[in-house]
Amino acid sequence: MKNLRPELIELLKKGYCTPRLSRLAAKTGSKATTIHYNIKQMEEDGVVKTYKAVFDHSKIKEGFCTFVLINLDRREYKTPEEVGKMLAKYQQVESVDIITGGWELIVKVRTKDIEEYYEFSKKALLIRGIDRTQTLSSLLEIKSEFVG
Amino acid sequence: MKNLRPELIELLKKGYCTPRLSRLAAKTGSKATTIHYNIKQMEEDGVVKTYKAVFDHSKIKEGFCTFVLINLDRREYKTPEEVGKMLAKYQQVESVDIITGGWELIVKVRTKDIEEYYEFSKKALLIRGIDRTQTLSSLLEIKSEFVG
DNA sequence: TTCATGATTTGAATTATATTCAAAAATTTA
DNA sequence: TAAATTTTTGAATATAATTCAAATCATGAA
Repeated sequence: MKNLRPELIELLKKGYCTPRLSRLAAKTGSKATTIHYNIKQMEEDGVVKTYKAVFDHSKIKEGFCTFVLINLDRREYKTPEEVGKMLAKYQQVESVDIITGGWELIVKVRTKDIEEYYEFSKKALLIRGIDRTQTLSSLLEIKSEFVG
Repeated sequence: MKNLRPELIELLKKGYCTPRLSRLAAKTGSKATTIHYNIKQMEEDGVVKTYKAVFDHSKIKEGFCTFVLINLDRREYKTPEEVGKMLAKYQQVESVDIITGGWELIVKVRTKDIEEYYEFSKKALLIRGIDRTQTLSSLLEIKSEFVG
């Protein structure tokens, strides 16, 4: 008998959820078929990317969260987009943005602990194309993914 | 006939979704009742905070995204947690973290455009307790909320 | 090892919900 | 105003979630 949680968490982190039409209908005072029609429309329009679960990261081996500010090495001729897409592939990476200001990229990373973060940073951050990084560690998460 | 989208978006941004047990069962090779049992458990354990929709922000009047680094005014005797909780109340705020490094807080903000961001910053950032801020604007979102 | 206890999985039955579809209502366009 | 389009609705159907009791599996004490 295997522990199903790790697999369920990975699947639910990105999808495998669906809107509760009848609850939305009750809440908004519309009929479920009307909600259905409107939501299908939003999906067709690409307004909705996915339906997913939001976890308490401290309870799923993602207790350590950092924001990494990245400066690119201009001699390597890699665009911020190229480097960003490479970083986005890691499952530990929650978000990647190309930004204005003193850095080219900001990356939000979640790992179990500092050790796992160190391993991640060696793999992902010590690469050609990345010149300098500044890591800001989260001491307390007050709100995340719009969930307070 | 009113436009239902704004209301649906606000509700789906934080909840009103549910896992698809039968799909998870098919994917993992377990029975739906087993998935049900395991997920109920995760919910009871507080591992899952909510089930929600992830939107294409450029399509729902949240096209402008910034990361705001915040230094607190030490003379005001407000803790980072107090200031963070005040900021978390705004619906434009996606996340708030207390961090290490040269700043006390990092806040991720989503608004329709620069104008709305300016209005937000006047309300939310020009308050007693906040000394200095540095705003990093997102030029391109490569990954967000674990969704690539 | 065996037994007893608790945890997890399963199948069958039930309940709740999503989906489909055709018709009606509302809105927009010409 | 009429016609065309979009949105809402109700009824019927199809899917899926939930409940519950029984079976299986895992754990640890004797």
